[in-house]
Amino acid sequence: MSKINIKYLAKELNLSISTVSRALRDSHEISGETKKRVFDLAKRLNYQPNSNASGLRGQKTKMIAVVIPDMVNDFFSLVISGIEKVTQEKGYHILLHFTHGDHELEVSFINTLASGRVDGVLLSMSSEDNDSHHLAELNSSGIPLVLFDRVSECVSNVKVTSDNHESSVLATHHLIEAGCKKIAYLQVHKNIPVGKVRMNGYLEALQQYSAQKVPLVLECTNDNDETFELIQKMLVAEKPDGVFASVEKLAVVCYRVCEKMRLKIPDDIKIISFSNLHTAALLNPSLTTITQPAFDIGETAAKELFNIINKKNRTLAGDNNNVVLQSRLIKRRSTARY
Amino acid sequence: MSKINIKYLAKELNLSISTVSRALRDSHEISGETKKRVFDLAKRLNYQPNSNASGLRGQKTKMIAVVIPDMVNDFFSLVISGIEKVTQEKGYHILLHFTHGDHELEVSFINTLASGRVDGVLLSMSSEDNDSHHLAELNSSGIPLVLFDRVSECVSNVKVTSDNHESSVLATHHLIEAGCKKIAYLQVHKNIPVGKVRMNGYLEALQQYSAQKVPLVLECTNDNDETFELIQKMLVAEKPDGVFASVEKLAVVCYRVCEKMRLKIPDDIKIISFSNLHTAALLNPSLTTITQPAFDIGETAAKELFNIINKKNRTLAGDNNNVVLQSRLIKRRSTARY
DNA sequence: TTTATTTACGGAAACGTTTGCGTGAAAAGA
DNA sequence: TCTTTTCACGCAAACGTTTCCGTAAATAAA
Repeated sequence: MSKINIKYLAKELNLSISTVSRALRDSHEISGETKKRVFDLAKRLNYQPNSNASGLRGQKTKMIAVVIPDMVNDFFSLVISGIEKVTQEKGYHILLHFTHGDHELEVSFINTLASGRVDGVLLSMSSEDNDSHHLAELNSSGIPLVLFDRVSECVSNVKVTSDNHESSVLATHHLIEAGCKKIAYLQVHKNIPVGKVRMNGYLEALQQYSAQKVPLVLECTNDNDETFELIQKMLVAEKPDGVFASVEKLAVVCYRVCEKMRLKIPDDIKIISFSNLHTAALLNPSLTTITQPAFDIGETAAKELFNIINKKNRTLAGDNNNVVLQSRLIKRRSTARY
Repeated sequence: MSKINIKYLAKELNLSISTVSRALRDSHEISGETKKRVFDLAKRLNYQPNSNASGLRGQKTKMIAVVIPDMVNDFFSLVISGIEKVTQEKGYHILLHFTHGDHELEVSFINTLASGRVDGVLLSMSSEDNDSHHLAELNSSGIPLVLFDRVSECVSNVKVTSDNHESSVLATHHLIEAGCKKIAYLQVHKNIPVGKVRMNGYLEALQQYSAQKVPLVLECTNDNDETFELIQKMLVAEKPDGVFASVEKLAVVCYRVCEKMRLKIPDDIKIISFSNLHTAALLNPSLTTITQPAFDIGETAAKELFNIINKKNRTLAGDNNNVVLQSRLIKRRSTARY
């Protein structure tokens, strides 16, 4: 066992525990000479402060929790990379937790965090949104919380999102301009704000720009095989000439369905999707995407969180506590005119 | 601030602190009636034990560290998902850390961990391998360590890997069977075992199955643009008819180069790659891959770690402490015969 | 010179748990 | 009835820090 603690250093140097502690924290109360002795020995013995002890005493754990649904798509991987860039700079660590879209898991984990395990929380919510009671409780525990992407309307915390509504309008408009007369919308997460907002963008764009009077919305599930069947049935029954996938994996499944049904993309059907797939350009055909600034979202959310942790209340967000970042529409072959 | 601690519960119930603590841990020393009173109040007040305090006292943090190079490919995302499945079951949490292939970062982080921040460590090493001194130190600190994928030969810890050598031979053989007369090998990480092992597989397969007497190895870098140039120059100069990418991202870059050079895959050149890309089947053309059991690797490594943490020394590994899982060669169009 | 201030350090409490030990009362055994 | 065991609980120490306080000595101000 590693027995090199402050007490040991103190004994070794004929100093008191408090002096060593202060020296290590570079306190002005300690003479330069003493500090140097302490630093040197600490380095020589590879002293590492016990984080539980300092966390217990000082309420500073040097850790933030990142709570996300899962990591099945490239979006969250990029977000985490962005978060990590910031935590790395700040000397912080990431406590990672997946909710798997299970609201109960989210609640129980958030509750766990309220006990002071971390200095702050970054959260992208699970599917259900009606109940944000646990977030209120976390807030009242005094632990800073920043939401990103899948946010809740019920709390007033800082939120970092992307311009889902405009992007969704833009995407739908792009399909219409490409000649689509009947556009299907593949949806999942209809209960969380981001899901609603994206669909509203689709609906509005139809009303505004298209002759298509009746929207075509397909509710998909979290099970890929099931979704495959659903999409196939829909394509057979409705024969849309455009598909707007609200999340990446639906586009992937849709590609598979089209392959099976021998539908030519983009000749028979055009596809656009919200996606951070880094292979989008290499797909067959290359996939037109609305690409969220995932890395930026993570980086921004982390910075906002540290602003709160460090009590600099200057936030990038305005009074409404919202930071909205721009997505990009990247046109590729899957929506080419012919 | 959340002030609901054991002391508060004790006062509220007219019990001593120790009794409450024991009741919460379901000790046999406490009567059923008292336990119930404690449980009920704890639940009602949403009591959450302070992890720093219990970590400090009992040396149990309910956290394991996962140290990986980064998350730019699907492999590590899947590994983490596998790990998370196990930690979820065990009620553990994941402390995530990226080394970005920087050996110094790895060392300093591992050192940090030696102070008891976590109950165990899962590590996939950064590029440099000559120095595993920090691992020895971690071992001597008594914190269980399991290595996976990018392992070191210098330590005797449990290691979970996949059959890189056989897979590499198989991949090369597959290209040869597909008719390739001149196969290039795209490599990075030449300093870590997994890199060496994979290349040896390529070299051996050439000797054994091919008329190609001189291997064609291209050293790539971590910078994609640089790698793009390198590959392009190599393709122009050497005109290979087959490419074996030792890691996923090299295959992706190679696809881009071929697109730019208007080389037809698989007609002009065939490509195979180690990869966990879930869109491999949808690429243009679909990419033949050696797919590692990434999720299994994560799951297995985590299970091995918990075996050690819980002192059940029954390991899946044999005496040599190695668990080797099978990869799969998935044949797709990028290596089709014509 | 005397007094006030600063400097540099030590003592000890506190953070919230866990756990070895002690103990009175009840139950069991003699 | 008396002794022994079991039961159910309380006391207090310990984990490694941080920090409030106190205090000698050194320095500055009077």
